[in-house]
Parts: sequence; C-alpha cells; structure tokens
Amino acid sequence: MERSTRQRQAIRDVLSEMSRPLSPLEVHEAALHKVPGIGIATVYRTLKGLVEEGQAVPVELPGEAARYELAGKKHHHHFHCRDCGKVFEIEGCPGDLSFMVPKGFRAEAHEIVLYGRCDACIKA
Amino acid sequence: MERSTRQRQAIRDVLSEMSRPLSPLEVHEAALHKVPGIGIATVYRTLKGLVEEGQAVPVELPGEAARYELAGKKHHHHFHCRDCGKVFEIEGCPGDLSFMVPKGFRAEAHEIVLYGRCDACIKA
DNA sequence: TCAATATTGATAAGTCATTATCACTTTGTC
DNA sequence: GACAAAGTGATAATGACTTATCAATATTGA
Repeated sequence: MERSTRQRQAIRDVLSEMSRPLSPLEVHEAALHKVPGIGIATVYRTLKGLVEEGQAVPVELPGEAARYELAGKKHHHHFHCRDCGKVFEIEGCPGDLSFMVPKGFRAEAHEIVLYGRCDACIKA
Repeated sequence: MERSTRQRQAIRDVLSEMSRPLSPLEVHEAALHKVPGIGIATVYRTLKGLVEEGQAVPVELPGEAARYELAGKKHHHHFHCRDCGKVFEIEGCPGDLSFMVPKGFRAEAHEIVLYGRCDACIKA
C-alpha cells in the first residue's frame, strides 16, 4: 500500500508550484529545499510513479532528456530557451494543422516547440 | 585530404534517394544494399562529416535519436508515425507563431511535429 | 508503542546511442 | 606499381541518463 512521505509530497509540490516542465535534476534541486538530503533516486522513482498514476506527464523535447509536468493541463505548447535551457509552457495554438498532413496519412496529435531566449536571459 | 570511397558515396546516395530523415541505423541498413559489409562506425563517421561540411543536417525529435537529412531544403516540418516509427518530411507551415510567444521572450525558430499513422501503416 | 513493511538514500549497475581505438585496406600521387 | 596516408570495420570505451540493489529509516494499522 502506498504511503505518504515527506519526499513524495515535496516532489508533488514542486511540480505543482513551478509552472513549467522540470527535468529530474531540476525537480531534485527544488525538492532539496523542502526535504534536505532527498536523493536523486527517490526523485526518479517518484516521478515514474506519478506518471504511472496519471498525475504527471513526461514532456519530451528534441535532443533533451524528458521533463515532467502535472497532468490535466489544457492543450499547450513549449518554449525552449537556448541560453538557460529551461522549458516554459506557452498558451496558444495555431489550431487546425490538417492542411499539413500528407495525403493518406492520419494525424492524431501535434507538438510545437519554439526556440529562442526567455525573458530572464534577454535581460541578463 | 578527403578521399572518395564507395562507402562515403553510398551514404550520400542513401540520404539523397530517401526523401525523409534517416536515423544512423536506417542509413546503415540502406547502405548495406549498396556496399555489403559497410560498418556502423563508418555511417556515424560519415554522417558527422557531412554535417560538419554542411551537406546534411541533424533532425532531432522528442525522445528519439537524431535523424539526418540533406541540407538546403526549404522550411518544412515532420510527421512521426507511431506505428513504424518512421519520420517523414511534410510541407506547409502555419507561418507566424509570434502570437504564442510570451511577453518579454524572443522566438528565433520553431519546430512542429505531427504524430499519427502514415499511409503504409494505415493500409497494413 | 510496536511490529510489519513500504520507502529512502547512496551507489553500483544497466542502457543505449555515439565515439575512440587500432590493425588492416583502399585511395590517390609519383 | 609502390608508397604514404586517409578510410574502414570490429569492437571496446565513453558518457549521460535511468534503474536496481540493499541496509537503514520512516510510516501505518493494531
């Protein structure tokens, strides 16, 4: 039976508080502020568990390790900062992309990633 | 000085003949038909060289190893078949996505990936 | 509180795509 | 054709990320 531990709660909180997809290392770093000494293995284990339970979803980006965000968000896309490497959630969507689908193919989903500089990196 | 070998020519030909981004393994398999016994190391070496020379570009897709396609193609996007795993080049682009860029951010490029079933997999 | 056991943390081990190594082969020049 | 050097192929090594192991610890129901 599943127990409620400080570590597990901390990881859930981190995902909930940060409003962008986090890599396991980013989750680990943030969780360390809540539970000093929390191990990276626990982070991987818990993230995997959250995904299996359907509470979190992996966000995969080109050439990058998977990030994680809470499940249940409305349709959105991502912005990848080329300076700091952080991934941000962005609103909006061009909508119907069926005009791009080759004849005979069937599209079921799409992913859009914007690349550039984030607010913080432009100011820095 | 760079020499012209059967292997190198075969790999260039494969990229040129197939009209979709190929993974190193796909390149290897196709090149084996042209040069029996060609090694995977040669494929990696040659692809890397082609990229450095600017003759090929890597195509990175979420959660996948890099694929390669010839350089110089016009702006396009990709379709990833969930059945066979092949990646196809697709024409068209929604165009201006600036409305999606968060305030203070600057977008420099974008990537769109459609997911679904390709022609061949639907028929199968 | 106590015992049973799920969970944790440190780290070893495993994965997997890519790269380095090195003896042998092929290419290009003389 | 002969030679020097780039190229090749088999495979070991690498590197980054993720998972397994296991003794120690924390949680939960009784």
